[in-house]
Amino acid sequence: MKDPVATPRIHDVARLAGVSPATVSRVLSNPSIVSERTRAAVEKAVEETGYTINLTARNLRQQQVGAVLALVPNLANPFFSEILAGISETLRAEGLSLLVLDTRQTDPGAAGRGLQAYLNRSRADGVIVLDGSLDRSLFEHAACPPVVQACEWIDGLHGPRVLADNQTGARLAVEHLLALGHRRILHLTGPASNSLSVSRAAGVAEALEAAGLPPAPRIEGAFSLGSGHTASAGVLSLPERPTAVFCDNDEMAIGLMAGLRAAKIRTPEDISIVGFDNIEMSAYVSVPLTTVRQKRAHLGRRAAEMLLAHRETPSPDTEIILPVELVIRDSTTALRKD
Amino acid sequence: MKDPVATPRIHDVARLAGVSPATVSRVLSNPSIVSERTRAAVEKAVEETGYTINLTARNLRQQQVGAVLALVPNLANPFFSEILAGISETLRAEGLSLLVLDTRQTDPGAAGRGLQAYLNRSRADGVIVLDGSLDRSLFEHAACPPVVQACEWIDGLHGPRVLADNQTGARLAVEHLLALGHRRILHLTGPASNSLSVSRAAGVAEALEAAGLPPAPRIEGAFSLGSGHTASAGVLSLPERPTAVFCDNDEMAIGLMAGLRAAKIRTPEDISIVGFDNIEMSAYVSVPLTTVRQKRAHLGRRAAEMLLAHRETPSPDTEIILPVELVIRDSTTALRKD
DNA sequence: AGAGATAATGAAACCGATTTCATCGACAAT
DNA sequence: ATTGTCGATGAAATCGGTTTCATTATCTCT
Repeated sequence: MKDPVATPRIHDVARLAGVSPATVSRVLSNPSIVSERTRAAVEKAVEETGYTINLTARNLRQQQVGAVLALVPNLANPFFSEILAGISETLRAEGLSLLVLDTRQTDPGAAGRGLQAYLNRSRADGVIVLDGSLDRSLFEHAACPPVVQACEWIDGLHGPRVLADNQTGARLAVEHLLALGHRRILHLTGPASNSLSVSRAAGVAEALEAAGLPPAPRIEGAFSLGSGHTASAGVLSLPERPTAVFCDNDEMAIGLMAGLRAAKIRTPEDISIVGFDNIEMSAYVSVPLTTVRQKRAHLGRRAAEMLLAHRETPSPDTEIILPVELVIRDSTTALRKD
Repeated sequence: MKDPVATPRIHDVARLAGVSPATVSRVLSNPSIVSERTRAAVEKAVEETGYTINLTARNLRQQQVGAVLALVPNLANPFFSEILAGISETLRAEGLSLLVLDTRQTDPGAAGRGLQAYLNRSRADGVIVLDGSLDRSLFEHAACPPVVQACEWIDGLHGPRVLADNQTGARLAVEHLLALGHRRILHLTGPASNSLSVSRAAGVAEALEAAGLPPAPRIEGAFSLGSGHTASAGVLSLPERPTAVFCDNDEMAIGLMAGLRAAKIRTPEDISIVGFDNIEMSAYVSVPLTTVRQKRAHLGRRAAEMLLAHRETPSPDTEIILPVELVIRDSTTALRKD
């Protein structure tokens, strides 16, 4: 006794239309090579049966997966999810699915093992890596599908990259502070090994050097609200209190402002603060944040486009640098003379 | 001339181990039915060849996809991405992949068509819907895989659900305001048709009724910072200005606070504000927000678990209601007598 | 009219695993 | 000694499409 409402197969459509399964397949994937008459007949049969293709079967034959994997350090962070939205948009237009994996999910030891299983040509046709802290060896084996790095990058790992112009962004931020008269500028960084922190530090150094100033002191944070908050204690305990702080992202900047406020230090009157990223919230906090805007959704789209291009013709280590822009709001002001 | 480094197939492993492909398959998926000796030989051969299974082939034979699709209204919204993180965690433990689709991506007309293509048994083994604004007809056809609704829900759509206790949360929030002496309480809602807004409105009504008060006036927002900001004008133009506002989420609450601040209305001295969700930012804004905490990652995990259970034995319309909790911070205070 | 090119189509091989079914040998029970 | 049971294994069918290759019909050109 067989299921009376089994979903139809290509064979069923073929029989109804009076053609072979091969012809039905052709109508579905390359209609131009089928005669007008049969095409119409097949389309009618598809309609009547309510046939939908079985993608697994197609993918098996075509040696593909129909999906791209995005590796995100922290799914719960809006910064990354907006990039994801951009990736998703581009992939969807190509009929590809977006697979998402949070790289921080399992404990550090198990993380590699678990990831390895996903970095396989049978899991995804390509990978977009948003986590610069992963080990390059994860991606350097035959079974790993093509990789594109976006936003952050992994030292020594080859392949295309899409990055924001972090160095210029940091330089613009610091130049802005210098123009306002600030000289004692602190840099609140992400984790020292993070590729973003490194290139932003270069931008900071560039601006200070050009002004003939010594390198900026640093406090290391973790890109989180909490770490920005914690850093406020460090800022205040410095022998020479800085008059301005450049933060490697907006969340730390907001956390820092909260910490300073609790210590009765006002922004921007007592300390000017600049962030990076221009997250939506930055415009709505009590002192709207001066920051560096980067277009996250656009970055995601470009990354997806690169991956698609890279699959067709494996390109060399092309690197796209997307422009950034300083957004001046209320958290920075001219240094008070006293 | 064939590729000298073609990835090994199960056949290659079998030959090296001196057994049949069937036996290799058994070692990989059900080792207990293979003798100790052969199992060791096969495992050694797998090791030597670096064999990794082709999931597409397995999935075709096993009539599954190995992936679950999450339908999110807005990927860029941290509220949803934290639920996603929970879903991802549970799925990963089961070896399943997480597919993500942003339902707001395409224009409204095309949205249905585009979605339909993804709501197919050959795309995913199951679907977790986080968007209550979708039409139930999308899910009510034979080709659609099992559906679990999480967080929001779709009117009239059957199947398991995981929800936060929205009504109780709203009631607790309003009871808190009532206890502080507030009587003119406004409800800043999400879109009127949204299922969350509806059940939270019920909680608001419940609390007011119990206190013998008339229903609260409402302003409709869109769960966004911007809509909260905009709502401030509406709040201030009311003939009788409210002394407290209950907002359907934290982002609107924060947006509202920003708007009120710009109009020189202080929180909580002039107006008390309560939010919902307890997003991380709420603790760091200049006036830390009183809000209703719901455990988003946990909600995601439960949804994934339900889906897995539901696949095995299609359960009736079970509904899980997760507890919520009032978090009192600084944005609410006792009504000033004057 | 005949040769050659072209278009449309179907039969069958193929993608790479899993799973059914049959076989074989070892061992226990009668 | 014979039969039955059980465990381990391999041959072959299977999942549901796509694609190659061969065949036939149609058309063009000399």
